[in-house]
Amino acid sequence: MKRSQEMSLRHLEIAEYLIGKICSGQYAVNEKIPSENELCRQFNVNRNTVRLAVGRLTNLGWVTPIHGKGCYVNQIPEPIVYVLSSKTRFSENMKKQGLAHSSQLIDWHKANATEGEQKSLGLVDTDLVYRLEILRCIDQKPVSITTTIIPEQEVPLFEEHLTNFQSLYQILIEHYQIHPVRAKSSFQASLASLKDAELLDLPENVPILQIESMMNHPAGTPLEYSVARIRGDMHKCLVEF
Amino acid sequence: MKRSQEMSLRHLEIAEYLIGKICSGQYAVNEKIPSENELCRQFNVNRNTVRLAVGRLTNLGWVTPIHGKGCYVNQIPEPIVYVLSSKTRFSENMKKQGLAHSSQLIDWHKANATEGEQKSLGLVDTDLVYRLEILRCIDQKPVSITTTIIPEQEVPLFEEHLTNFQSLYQILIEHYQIHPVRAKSSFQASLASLKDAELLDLPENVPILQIESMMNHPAGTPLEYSVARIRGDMHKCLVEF
DNA sequence: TAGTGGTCTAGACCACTAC
DNA sequence: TAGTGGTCTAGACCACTAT
Repeated sequence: MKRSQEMSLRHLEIAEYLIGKICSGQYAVNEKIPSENELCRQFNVNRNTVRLAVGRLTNLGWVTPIHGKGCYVNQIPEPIVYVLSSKTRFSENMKKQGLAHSSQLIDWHKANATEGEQKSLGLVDTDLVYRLEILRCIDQKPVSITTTIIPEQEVPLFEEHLTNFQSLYQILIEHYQIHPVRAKSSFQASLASLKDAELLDLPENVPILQIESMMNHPAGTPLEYSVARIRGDMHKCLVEF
Repeated sequence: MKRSQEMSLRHLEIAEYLIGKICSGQYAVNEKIPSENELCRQFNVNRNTVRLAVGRLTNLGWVTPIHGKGCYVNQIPEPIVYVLSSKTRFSENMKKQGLAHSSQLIDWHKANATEGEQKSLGLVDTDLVYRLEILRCIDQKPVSITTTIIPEQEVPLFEEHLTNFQSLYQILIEHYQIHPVRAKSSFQASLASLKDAELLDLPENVPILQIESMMNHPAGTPLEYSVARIRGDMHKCLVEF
């Protein structure tokens, strides 16, 4: 309707050209593509048009512009595979793949459960929950942010274990003898919120894979609800049936 | 690092303001937000800046601009839930939710299997595969594109059943007595390719949920490999463990 | 015809990096 | 200091919709 095939927009043309150069290796990984001004001269277009083209490459994950330096070609390796099953956790996945990982508690508080949280976790009006924001890194680079909701009654005096936080599941297992089991997960694609983009050090408009999960006690009663956001183009969630 | 909290960019400010107005209902669903020129006057900024702000809302799924008319506020209903299990298919999911749906075969051909396809499907060099591109609609609106690869040996004379295409699985069941079973699926978030964006009638930079699936025979031998792309912010894939 | 969104040019000023 | 990317202004021309 709007964009029929022969209608070639200038900035999309330039983007395709640049992607071709990267695919063919003419712009090598970890090297710079030509500067915006250089591209303006090459294509005889305005810098705004070049910026639209480069912006598309950025959103698609091909390049990362660095202020004052230039625009670098990304690795685009095979995406990191994250296997989801009833038992798997972030740490175990990373360990299996031999990737150095760490978790960081960036925020937490205790508060009344919202209506949705009450419903998901089988709580009543007066129940309190802990809400944790956890940033996970691979090779020192931030890859995911997870918001975790867990009822106070499951983890009394939880705050005592949050100093020197290393791993949520380590705390659950060591101090509460709780072994969570994944009950269900749902997947959505979205764009990073401003806050998430900042924490994950991502440009705007990079696609995010959002994974909402319910974790239960082995017996089946609800235990924990979480929403994880990971950079979508460099990771892959695998489910086996 | 780059975007600390107090640093408020003009276009992000305007975007936040507009989102607030939509959330609070001051800009009603299916109504227009003020025109770009009007917003220029309101915020005393250039039209390019306004367009950045509106572009963000568009990518986030809040609004859809229509050339010559205006920029309309979207429904943002609860996302359509698509339950993935070993047996579920698109049609059954939609039927369960009482949604009118249809499938359309937009392209197909028979060709040699690529190396990857050989590996996934257990084929050898000389084997042929059918490749289908299927567009699925809900309420006449395109929601997903699926590329399906199926070996010729599984479906001899497949082309005879592709005229008056209605449903892939109907053909498999009725003409070949094949009942596919989902073996595994992986999820990634990405941006729509230009072609997909056109087919799905989406603006650039809208996030896409990409689902790669292996379907097997009930006995466990590989049968079909597919990659589905659906608009990510209005759908949700649910997996139960 | 007037108003809307879509694309692009021209050019300013800034902050960051490298030398 | 020179070059780079980041943000924004100013304004042009176009295609589409409504009347």
